[in-house]
Amino acid sequence: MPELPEAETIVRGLHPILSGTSLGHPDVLRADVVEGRSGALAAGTEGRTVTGVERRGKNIRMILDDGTSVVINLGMSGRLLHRPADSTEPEPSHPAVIWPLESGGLLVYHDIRRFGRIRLLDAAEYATWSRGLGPEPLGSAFTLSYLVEALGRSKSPLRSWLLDQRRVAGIGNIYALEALHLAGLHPALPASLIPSASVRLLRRSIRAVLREAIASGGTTLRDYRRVDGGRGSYATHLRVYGREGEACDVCTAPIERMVFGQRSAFYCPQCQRRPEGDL
DNA sequence: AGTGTATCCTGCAGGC
DNA sequence: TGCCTGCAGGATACAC
Repeated sequence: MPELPEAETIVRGLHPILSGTSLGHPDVLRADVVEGRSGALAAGTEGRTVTGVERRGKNIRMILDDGTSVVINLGMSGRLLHRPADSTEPEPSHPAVIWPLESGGLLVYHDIRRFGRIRLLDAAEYATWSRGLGPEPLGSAFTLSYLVEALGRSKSPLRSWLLDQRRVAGIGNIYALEALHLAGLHPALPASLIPSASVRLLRRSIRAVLREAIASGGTTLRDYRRVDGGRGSYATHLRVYGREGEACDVCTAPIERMVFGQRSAFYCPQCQRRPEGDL
């Protein structure tokens, strides 16, 4: 998806548009993106005022004036688009849910592949759901001691470890691989075998990569768009992701690709030493 | 606990 | 041009 920086960019774009405005009756064109009955989403959001827009991991949360939350996970191809009343842009090709806004504009949840999910949660349900996610990597709970402890009791490859939302929330395949390159760690290295001196570097690398990507408005490869339809520009800064065969910016060795955990992993064989036994 | 596999879907790029 | 294969920012459920 859309990972943390993309969700953050969307939240920042949405906040000024939605805060304090009320939602109209949503048109649910693709019920399969709604968890539960789409009628419940319609009944629960129509006429409600949005009091806040936040991010949790890679999820976008609209908080409504009755304390409920609309939580949106964009899956692989989800977009949250704002169409102003006077928009002359072409109609979105794959709208899934459309909320009319007080302003006369529209909030469109758009999703080509429909792997995304929209759920309506009351305050207690939201709290339970949020507790199931790990700490925010840019937040204060993502401490060195948390990482040391959590990595230490896992044999998962580092890349898989970073993708697990229960361990840390918001990292996906792009930023996991980018952070591992920056930290000089092989994606397949078992988490508990990370040199203790590298944990601090990994933490710093994760935070640096996420902050850089947010500053660029995220990474648009195909589907991700900002609220206004614009692209994120971080693709031009990627160190390894999608760059198989290209020269590493650090050492000029050709970047390699391997597959594990069902997904491509890109890495520099020179900057990111293989786990031992695999040579 | 961890891995491999399959599934949900559509679009696009590349090979022939 | 057309067909076919493989691939994609995610999440989950299953068997082993």
